Amino acid sequence: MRAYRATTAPEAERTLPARREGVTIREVARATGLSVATISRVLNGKSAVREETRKKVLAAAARLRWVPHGAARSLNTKETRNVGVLLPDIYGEFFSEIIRGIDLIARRRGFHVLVSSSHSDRSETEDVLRALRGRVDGVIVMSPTIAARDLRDNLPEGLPAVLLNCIAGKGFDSISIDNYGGAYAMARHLSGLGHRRVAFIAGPPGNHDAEERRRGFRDGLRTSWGTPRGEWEVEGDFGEESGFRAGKEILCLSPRPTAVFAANDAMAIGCLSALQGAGVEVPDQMALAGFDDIPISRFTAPPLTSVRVSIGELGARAMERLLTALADGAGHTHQHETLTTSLVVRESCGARRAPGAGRSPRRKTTRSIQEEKR
Amino acid sequence: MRAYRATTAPEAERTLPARREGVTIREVARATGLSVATISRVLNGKSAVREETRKKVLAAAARLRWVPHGAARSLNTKETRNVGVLLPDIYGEFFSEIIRGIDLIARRRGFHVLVSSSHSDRSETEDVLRALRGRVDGVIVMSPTIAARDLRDNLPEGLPAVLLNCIAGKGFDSISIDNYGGAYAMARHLSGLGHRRVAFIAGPPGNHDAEERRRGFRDGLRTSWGTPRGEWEVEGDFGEESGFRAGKEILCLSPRPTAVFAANDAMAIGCLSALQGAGVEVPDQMALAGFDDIPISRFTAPPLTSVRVSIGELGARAMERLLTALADGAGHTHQHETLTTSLVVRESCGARRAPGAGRSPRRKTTRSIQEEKR
DNA sequence: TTGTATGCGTTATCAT
DNA sequence: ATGATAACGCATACAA
Repeated sequence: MRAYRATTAPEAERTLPARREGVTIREVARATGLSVATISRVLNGKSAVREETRKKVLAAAARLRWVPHGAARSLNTKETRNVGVLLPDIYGEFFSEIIRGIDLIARRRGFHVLVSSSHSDRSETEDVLRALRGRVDGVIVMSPTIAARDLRDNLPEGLPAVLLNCIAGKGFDSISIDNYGGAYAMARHLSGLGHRRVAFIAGPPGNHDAEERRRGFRDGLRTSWGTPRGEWEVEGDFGEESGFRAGKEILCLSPRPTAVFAANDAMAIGCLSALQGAGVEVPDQMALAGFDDIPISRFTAPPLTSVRVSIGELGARAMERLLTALADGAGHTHQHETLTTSLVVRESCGARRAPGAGRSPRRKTTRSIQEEKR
Repeated sequence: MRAYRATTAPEAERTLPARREGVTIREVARATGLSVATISRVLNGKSAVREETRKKVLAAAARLRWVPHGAARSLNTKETRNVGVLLPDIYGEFFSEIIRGIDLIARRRGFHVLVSSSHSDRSETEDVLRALRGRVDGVIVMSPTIAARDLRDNLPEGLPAVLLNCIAGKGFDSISIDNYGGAYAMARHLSGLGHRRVAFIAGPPGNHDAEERRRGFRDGLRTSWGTPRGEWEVEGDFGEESGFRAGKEILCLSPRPTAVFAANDAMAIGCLSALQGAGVEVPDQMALAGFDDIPISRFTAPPLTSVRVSIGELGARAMERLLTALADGAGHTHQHETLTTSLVVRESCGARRAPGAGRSPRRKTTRSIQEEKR
């Protein structure tokens, strides 16, 4: 493709314009009459350089529009200043918030984010994992289905990894949402409102978040009223459509539940649509609650009671954790961290009557959210 | 930090276990008794290698878990097989769909996606742009505010770029949504239903998408009824909250509009909440329509009439365009492409009466969507 | 078909 | 404070 340039003809080369491929450090050196070492020093600021030289170099670099070549630099320093982020095929809002949180911290520390999304099967995830060697300094893996040992087997040796909302495995840092606690609190809340027949719309089977929320729901109800009946759990897949179908199913149950708790807001909204389509008043004839507190939940009619999760913070903390691991090097000790949730009570569960437009939820915090410094 | 290993002690080294830093091509060469060149050849498959040798190499590579080092490879092939994606601080669903579309195509062709999100100001965008040299082979830039010339000034020389929904500038490939056409069609649709007083909730000023939608709205109404009145345009920022505020404002207008067209669905949903909070029936007392057709719009009450945009396809096409540019090299000719939209008529505009749950929209296509091969 | 040697652009280790 | 130069891990032109 590209012809090699003989280095034995420096005179000829000297008269050529800057290479199409981009200016190199050598050209800056030539332009300033300094050595490449000095240019490098100025750039990295590690070693002492005379102020005058410094300015000269900076000026020349700017003029020639030179930016150090990432790959070349990586080859030497053994660091790419890239982090990989592996995400599952996930629904809307979640995804962007996570990335936003990660990227915020990453950029602040001079890192770039390499994403890889929509991993359906495991072997695909593993391929991507392997392809990461020499491209990233660490990875954040969010796969509600992959097991820790599969991860370990496919991760390039010594590549730090942080598990996000996965099944926590030893040998890794991990960070996750208190799915269990949030669902537990919501179940208790609904019980506290007097509901004895509460239906649950579950998330996809095999999904860790989904299972934890289910557990929380069960335990919460059990604590209140004893063993919940199995038929009050309807299957869903975290999508609106599945919530809609679940809503219809629930209306056919007998005795009919008086409240529905969906494992996420998307399904709750789908369910709401089904209930309204059937002429069932929410919350008067049926209370409804979700999980995630996505932005839109404040604007449904009635506004949706939900479990608040700070997704952006989840991403940010994962990134910070990864940076710590990077800094610690071999001496790093793995930790597991759980992010707390809080109940957001709006009108859909019947605990509050519509005040104004019902848009400024009063929050009943189960545990305090760990604040993120900005 | 890391001690250098003297290459003058090969015997000593031979007995050492694999380096902590990762296996290199040399170790595979040593293990197979072949030269590094041969290893490289089987890996890249460009040059002929004896089948037997090939197998031996592959086996050794697998056993040693060797994966070529990205940076090293990039340094002499001049390609990273990474593409950069610059995204603005954008709302939820949009973001994930775009990335999904891009990543789908990228992975299929062996590329990785480097994202950078949440760019508020221009200088930040420019910094990121510059830092991309040697890290990516091309970029997809989505900045509704940056001008083409700022881009050109900060892009590493010769780095192909595709503009996504930006102000189209010459010297770049670009691809965008037919914002104007979609908004025009919606304005005509509302007019066709008999609405003579239609309010518009605008997007953020300076945002290209927003402005185009506004133009389309104006022209569509003008074509129908003559010059629309200025006060029927209310400012918003694409967020739900701003739609809510706009909804309240609109209710104070006199004479009161009979229909509202929001520049995106998030604002339409906020507006819906405001209308319902004020006891105004939708669509009977006020028709409502949005733009984007986000998944949730099918599940609002009433379901929202909107302009459908295939976001995932937008990302996919941008990526394909970039790959074409990469393949063409210097001989590439820039093109501008516009993705068509289609009207999705649901109940919020009053054109249909609630059938069932109102969930299966009949589509009136303005122009055919260009299908993407799968 | 395979091996040898060189260069990719940078940082780091020596000197000076 | 600065310069010369050897790595870094790989791909390729060239020789065999």
